Amino acid sequence: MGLQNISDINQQEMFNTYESKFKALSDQLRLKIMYELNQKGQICVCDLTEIIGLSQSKLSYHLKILLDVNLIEREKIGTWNYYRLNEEEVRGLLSEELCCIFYPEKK
Amino acid sequence: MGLQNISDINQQEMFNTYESKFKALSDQLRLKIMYELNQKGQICVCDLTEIIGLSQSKLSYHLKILLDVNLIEREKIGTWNYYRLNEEEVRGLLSEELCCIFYPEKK
DNA sequence: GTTAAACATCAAAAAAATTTGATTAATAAA
DNA sequence: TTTATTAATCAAATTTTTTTGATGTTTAAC
Repeated sequence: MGLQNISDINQQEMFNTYESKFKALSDQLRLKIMYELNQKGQICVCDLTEIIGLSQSKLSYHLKILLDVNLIEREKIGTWNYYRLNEEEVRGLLSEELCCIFYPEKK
Repeated sequence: MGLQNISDINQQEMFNTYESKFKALSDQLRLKIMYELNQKGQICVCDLTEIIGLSQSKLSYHLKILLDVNLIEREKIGTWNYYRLNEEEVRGLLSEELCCIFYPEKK
């Protein structure tokens, strides 16, 4: 392909960014996580393992993937880690038709 | 996890569907394909190999992935296969912010 | 300070996706 | 009807992701 100029580099970067965001969404378990976070608003890892039925380390792995691309956020309270959707980010990525599945209705 | 009823099965199916659609979008080459189809409207495989700089078999592989999840459409004319975006499908999946990158502006 | 709970991280194994080069099928042109 | 072009498909090799089980870290309770 061969990059020619600044604009090509930015384009490359853009494709990179979206690739990783869509990659994060390209897994059933992670979609289920997004769905549950949307339903419940905020959940700690220990509750999520029960809700989704995943081992702790497996869940951590998938949460990290979503966290790394900024689709979810983490808040640490004591020994608990609470996760929630990054609404703005999700809204900027997904169509309104997916509202209420993977992100909340606008208030 | 254990499916309990019809609704769980539908949910499972829903996650499956979105998984494969996002999986189709989770690759730089395929995003570039979407982008170019959006720019040019309709392109045949032979032109696309030059535009994107991919081998023919590699391109066919990636086009099939997008075609299988209904994000693009194919029209056969003689020996040429023309591909174009499935606008409705893309619009139902992606946010309006991605308009003009991966799908056309509303006329 | 010991112990327990919550959770991230790591390394090895397993599974899935992608690339590569070759073959095949279909149409069109000579 | 042979030859060339377009493009799909296939099998093997490579690369990337995911899973698994173990270990490490932090905080809180005792």
